[in-house]
Amino acid sequence: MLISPALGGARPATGFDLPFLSLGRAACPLSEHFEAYTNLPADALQDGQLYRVSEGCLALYHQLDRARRQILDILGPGRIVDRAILERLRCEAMTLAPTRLERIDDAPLALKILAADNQDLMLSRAFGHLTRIGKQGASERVAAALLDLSKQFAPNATQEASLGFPLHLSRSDLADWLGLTLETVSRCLSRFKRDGLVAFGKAPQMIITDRRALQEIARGERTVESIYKPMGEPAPKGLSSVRGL
Amino acid sequence: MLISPALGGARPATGFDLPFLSLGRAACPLSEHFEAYTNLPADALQDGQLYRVSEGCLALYHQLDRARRQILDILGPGRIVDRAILERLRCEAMTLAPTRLERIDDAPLALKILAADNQDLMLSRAFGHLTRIGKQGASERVAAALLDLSKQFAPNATQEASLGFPLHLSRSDLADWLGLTLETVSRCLSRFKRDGLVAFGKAPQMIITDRRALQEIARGERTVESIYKPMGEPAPKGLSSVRGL
DNA sequence: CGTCGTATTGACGGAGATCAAGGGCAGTGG
DNA sequence: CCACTGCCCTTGATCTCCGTCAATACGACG
Repeated sequence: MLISPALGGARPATGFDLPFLSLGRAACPLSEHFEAYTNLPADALQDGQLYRVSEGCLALYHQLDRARRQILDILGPGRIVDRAILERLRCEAMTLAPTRLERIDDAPLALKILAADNQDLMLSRAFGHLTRIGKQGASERVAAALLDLSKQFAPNATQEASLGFPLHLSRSDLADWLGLTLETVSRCLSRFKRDGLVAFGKAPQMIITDRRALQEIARGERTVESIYKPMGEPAPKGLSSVRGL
Repeated sequence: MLISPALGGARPATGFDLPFLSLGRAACPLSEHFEAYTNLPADALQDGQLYRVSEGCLALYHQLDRARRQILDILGPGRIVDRAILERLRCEAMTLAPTRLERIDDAPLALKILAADNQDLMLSRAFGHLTRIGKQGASERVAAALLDLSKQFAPNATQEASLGFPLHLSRSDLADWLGLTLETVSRCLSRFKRDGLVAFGKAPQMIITDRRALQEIARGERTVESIYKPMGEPAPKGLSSVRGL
């Protein structure tokens, strides 16, 4: 009774490989739209009401001081927020893209279950992230982040080799999420690109061209050459950019 | 409505406020006792039953490989666990001291609220820890850990200058919790001791002698001299050890 | 007293932070 | 159309904190 099927059973293995909320409830006409990079104050959300991110991207974060923030989680389409999360956990929320929140209407009991499952999901992800930040190196973190984001934002998560998705996070956002610096994230991504694991599409588009390799890196099964040392050949194969998707 | 006082900082007693009919374990055990350093498998906990740590210390962790684990949270007296946490979050639990778990019996509704509040607490702590590990240096993490543990394990949390509590975690445990190494933790503690912020009591006893300074360090308001550089004078004041409590 | 596990301390190297200098691109205005 | 500006990204050079390896000390226990 406590384990709802809504929380699909993806094996987290070590972290970010996270379970997913795939809920396909009836679309609710009531939804609110927010510009990119707007702060979402707790009182923008009605108390006791659940909201689903139907498009866009939401970041939950702790702001330490003027210059330091820790992004706690990234919510893509399908993820759920409510006021309680923002208030009780004393974190803030900001859109990283034009974002739409749908009110979720359902029977009270179903809502309770949904809320509980969501709590579970959040906690599960937080623990996974904790493990990653506590124990893993920069390349592993970046690889895992890309995989997580691809699952959250890829329109259709096929297992194809090449998979594009909108990367709404800037290098700086990624850094704040992963406990790294902007420069380190950039170096990791550059190396992945040079090694043919990813390609940068147009606009916010990021393309994963070798998912398996990224998975191995994320799991620490594959060592990445130091991202600092050499910056030699551009890449074996001459595709620096792949169109579409 | 969701925030129940039972979870507040206060230590919810140690089992005496329950009916005293501690009959045989087999029939209806009101509490279960575990040795130190025993793994607590999920099926040791009855599904749907909440347990309160009434004495001892429980660590939740992810085991990555043979040699690497990340401790996710430390549960002291008053904290709550249930099977769902262990199962759904795919983490393991280990006692770090002789530990007693009490079954919590209450009306179904009250239990639900308690469980929800506990989820909140766990998530809140996970986010806090995440922020700490992602953004702060070794000294800040160790200082924060000591303060957290003192709150969880100090028998009476007065605001007195000197406060002793049982440190059930080894240096290695602390390291696994804080995303550091055993050696770094040891160096931080040694420096705190030499600077008169803490003292090591007997056995597992740790004494905080300057809580305010630790708080400042934990918040990053106070810079700590490199824990690696000098190991000169033993300490200004010649008390390397303070007797109990 | 020897042994074993934990803690301390030192010496050294490296992953990532920090500082700094461009490079690409969109928006704006001449 | 082009210069200008601002922002993000990339890349390089250097620094530093912490991890790693290693030697020793400290207790507990038989």
